[in-house]
Amino acid sequence: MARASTTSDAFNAVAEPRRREILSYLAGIERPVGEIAEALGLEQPSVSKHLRVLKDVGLVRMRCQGRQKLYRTNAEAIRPLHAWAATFERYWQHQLTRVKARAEAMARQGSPQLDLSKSKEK
Amino acid sequence: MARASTTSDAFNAVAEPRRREILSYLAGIERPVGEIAEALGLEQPSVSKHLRVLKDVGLVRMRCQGRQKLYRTNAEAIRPLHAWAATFERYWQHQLTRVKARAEAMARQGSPQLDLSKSKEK
DNA sequence: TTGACATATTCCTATATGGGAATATACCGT
DNA sequence: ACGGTATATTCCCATATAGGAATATGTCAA
Repeated sequence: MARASTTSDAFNAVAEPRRREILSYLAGIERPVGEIAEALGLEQPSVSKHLRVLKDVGLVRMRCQGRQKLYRTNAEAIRPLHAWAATFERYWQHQLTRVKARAEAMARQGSPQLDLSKSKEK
Repeated sequence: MARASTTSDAFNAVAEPRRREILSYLAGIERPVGEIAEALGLEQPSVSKHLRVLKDVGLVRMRCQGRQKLYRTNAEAIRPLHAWAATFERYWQHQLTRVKARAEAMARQGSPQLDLSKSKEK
């Protein structure tokens, strides 16, 4: 089997650097294809193709205005990605957090004195 | 040109669902290949290959212990992904937050217009 | 209608993939 | 050294890509 399609989900769509650039560029604003191409220094057909992929997975929304089509990033579709990555947050947070985590771990299986196991998230 | 290599960066490595499963499984714990394979219902060679990719981009760390090799997720390597996704946070946060953000932006520059594009980072 | 502009699609190709099967490599205890 | 266990690598292949070039589709204006 080959690699999954770029249109199979947001993870695959976003793996391409140009597509990430496009998403960043279109965050909060609405732009026609030509302007995207110019702004990012890409060929128009290339941009159209990337936008197709992004649209297929819902990462961008499109609206027609006369002869041009306006695209904008649909941030909601990026949330799953963020959520997945956030899952690992507690494993990278710096010293303070990590020390606390360790203390918890020790408390759990070590000295029953310190019971921080109920400490809260966030 | 073809698609970028899966080992070119975390984004590409993480595009593969199995690899995400492996990363989740190895978050905070250290496990030998065989156990990963069994736990996730994958073939051993397949797991080895995925681990190779993950190791190449620094998403997992490996340690030898006798005849087995113990892998664990290196959460730090997931941070860039999280950071990139977080960039769009302000565009998906719900009404209240969004309104608040706008209010802040307005207050900062005293502009009567609602111009999100100019608001600053936190 | 015709022409000009804006975008999308098609065709081509080198390159990489992930899975399965088979095999190689490394390390252990005896 | 040997057999057995734990991982890694190789080979094969159907599939998908991204970019470039060329072309098709669509829309406006006169």
